[in-house]
Amino acid sequence: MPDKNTKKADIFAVARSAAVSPSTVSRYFNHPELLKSTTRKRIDNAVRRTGYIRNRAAQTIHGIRSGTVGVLVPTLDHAIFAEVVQALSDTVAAQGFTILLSSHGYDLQREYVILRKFLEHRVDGVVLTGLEHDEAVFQLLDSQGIPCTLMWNYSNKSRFPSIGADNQMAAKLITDHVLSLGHRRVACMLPPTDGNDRALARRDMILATLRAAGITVPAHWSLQTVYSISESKKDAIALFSQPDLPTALICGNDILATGALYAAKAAGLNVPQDISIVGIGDFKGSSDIEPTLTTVRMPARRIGQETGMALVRAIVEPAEHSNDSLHCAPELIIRQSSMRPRL
Amino acid sequence: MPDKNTKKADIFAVARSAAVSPSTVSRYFNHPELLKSTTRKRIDNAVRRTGYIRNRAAQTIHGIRSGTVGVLVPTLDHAIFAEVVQALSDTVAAQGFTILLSSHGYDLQREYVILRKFLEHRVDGVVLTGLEHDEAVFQLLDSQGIPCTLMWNYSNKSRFPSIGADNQMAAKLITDHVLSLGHRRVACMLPPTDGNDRALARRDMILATLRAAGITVPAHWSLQTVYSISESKKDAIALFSQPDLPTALICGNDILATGALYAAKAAGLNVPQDISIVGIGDFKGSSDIEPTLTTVRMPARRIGQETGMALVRAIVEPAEHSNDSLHCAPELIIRQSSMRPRL
DNA sequence: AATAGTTTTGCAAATGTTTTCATTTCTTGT
DNA sequence: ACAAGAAATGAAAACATTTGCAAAACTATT
Repeated sequence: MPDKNTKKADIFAVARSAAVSPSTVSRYFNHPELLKSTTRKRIDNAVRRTGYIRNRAAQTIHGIRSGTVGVLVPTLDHAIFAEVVQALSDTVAAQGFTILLSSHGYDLQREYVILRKFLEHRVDGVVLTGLEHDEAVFQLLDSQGIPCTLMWNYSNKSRFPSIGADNQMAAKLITDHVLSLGHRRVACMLPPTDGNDRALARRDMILATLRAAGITVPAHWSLQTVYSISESKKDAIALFSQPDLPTALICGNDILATGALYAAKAAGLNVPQDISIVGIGDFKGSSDIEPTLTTVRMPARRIGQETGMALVRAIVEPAEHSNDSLHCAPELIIRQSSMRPRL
Repeated sequence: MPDKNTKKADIFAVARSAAVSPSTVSRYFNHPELLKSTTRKRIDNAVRRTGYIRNRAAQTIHGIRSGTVGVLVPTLDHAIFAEVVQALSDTVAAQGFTILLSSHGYDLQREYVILRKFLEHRVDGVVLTGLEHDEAVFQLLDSQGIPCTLMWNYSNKSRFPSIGADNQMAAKLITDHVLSLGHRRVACMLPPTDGNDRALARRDMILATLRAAGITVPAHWSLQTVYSISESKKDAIALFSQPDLPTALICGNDILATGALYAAKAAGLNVPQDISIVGIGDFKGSSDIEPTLTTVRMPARRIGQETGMALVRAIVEPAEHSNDSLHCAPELIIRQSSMRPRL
């Protein structure tokens, strides 16, 4: 029904069509309770007739909230970030916000320019992934006085409120588990740590915990593998075809562990009898892969939800919620892929 | 350095600080070549000093592009959509656009309200997933005269330009493959089709192709399973524990097939000797799972990129690119999980 | 029917930019 | 040193809204 021939409808067109002033139309949207119900009805029709759609840009320049939050993740290609973004998006959407999404591909320099772009759009709040960011990013956020939540990682000394799991704790849980089973011959498959404080925290804690138990990982058992099932399968097959086999393989995340499990199958090794394989993350599928994977659960969905809630709170009531961090604790999940080493 | 005590810097503040007029500051950003290089430098400093950030909202009300595109997917929880969104986001970001992301969770009614929200934000273009949408959605798009691309599916008679793979063709490819191997005792595991034209197209074509070969799938071999490894594993285990086994299982997508492969392992069946299992999608991991999965490749990354390119083209040169659809053809990928049935 | 009080509505200024047009400033050639 | 032309800058209107304030329209009371 909207008059297609007419120019794009604005508030004036609606006003004319309803025989009221533009201010009244504005109030119809922003303070409907101030209008007489007959006027309300008249405007209602006019809006329908003209096909009018509110212009948030015009509202935003009045200092009114834009209704957007900027979300910046390393990538969506990792199922785990997709999951956390989905939960976050649903949560803020329920409160009327839409997310502006961008990814930096682990290039922390790009983060700054993306953040600037978010600010140009006058986002009401920002979510960053991980605790460590360029100093310029923090300063920009400070100077703009805009709510920001650091998602995925948790630390009680983070520069902005952080909501997520403690990656060091996760790493410690899984390493302790492996040690407690009695493994001494341990290999590691870990992702690159550039621009990735999560991976760095895990690696440091895994190695530190092993070292504290008097174990050092020899170079040929220490794999650095990018986040990819294909790569991890390949690297694990290479590892498994060496004459000297570890009794356990600790993987930096469940994707790497999945590749390692496939590699074991391909190499004819039985998991866990011949070798234990463990991950971190508890991704979808980790509980169903054969053998089911021992891992540490990182509550992605919950992190996304809590981050969304916290950010919206900080946007709506700026004063009170300056710093509500939250630790979503990681949890050891023991399944079939780990057992005591054979003698 | 930005004056924290001062109010948020606007173009006037910068102008004052650089001792020029606001118009000149505006030109500094939009037509820098018109400025004397000394003035340019002066404004440069002023911008830095004041910590000014451009306000896109204020630009947008001049009819200038907002620099955003709305992307609407069913969900990000499926790795495949995350991948396509990632590719799309990267592509449009390279051209200066940021994506406004939202998901409707297969509720096509919600699509309409999300689209309206996008339009309130004055997005420069819209991407929808799949070919079928509420009539109100199409009309709204028409009336606003805003570029829209239908992503993921392809059809030459789609209502807006569509860029994606032909799901019927994909379904035909995999079914023909199974038939050509000689299978006659075929089971199907397919996702629910409500609000999901992709799934519907696949189901219809799989069943039609089988029927054309004189095969009907008995009810107890016809599973409807939600998109989840856990569920598909469970359902497949139930199927495999019946006395009467099919020789092949066609799954509606690779996630279902993955669950089925795990189920076979858990049930002690050898794939492909005891049963062939095939999927559609060629997701990450499908080439590495043991046994590697026979499937049909849907080129997600390419679809995302092409969609991004096409939409940006349509935004920048409205006239010329009114309807450039593109078929990214699906491709049969034969791997280990399928073979002739044993006699 | 007139008054006071309340509810609705309209006017006009404000928001942060861009852009057209006019004015000023700078070059260049004589 | 001066005019003509070009280059750089500024003034003001325009964009689509919101909102404080004032005016108008109702209600209730006498």
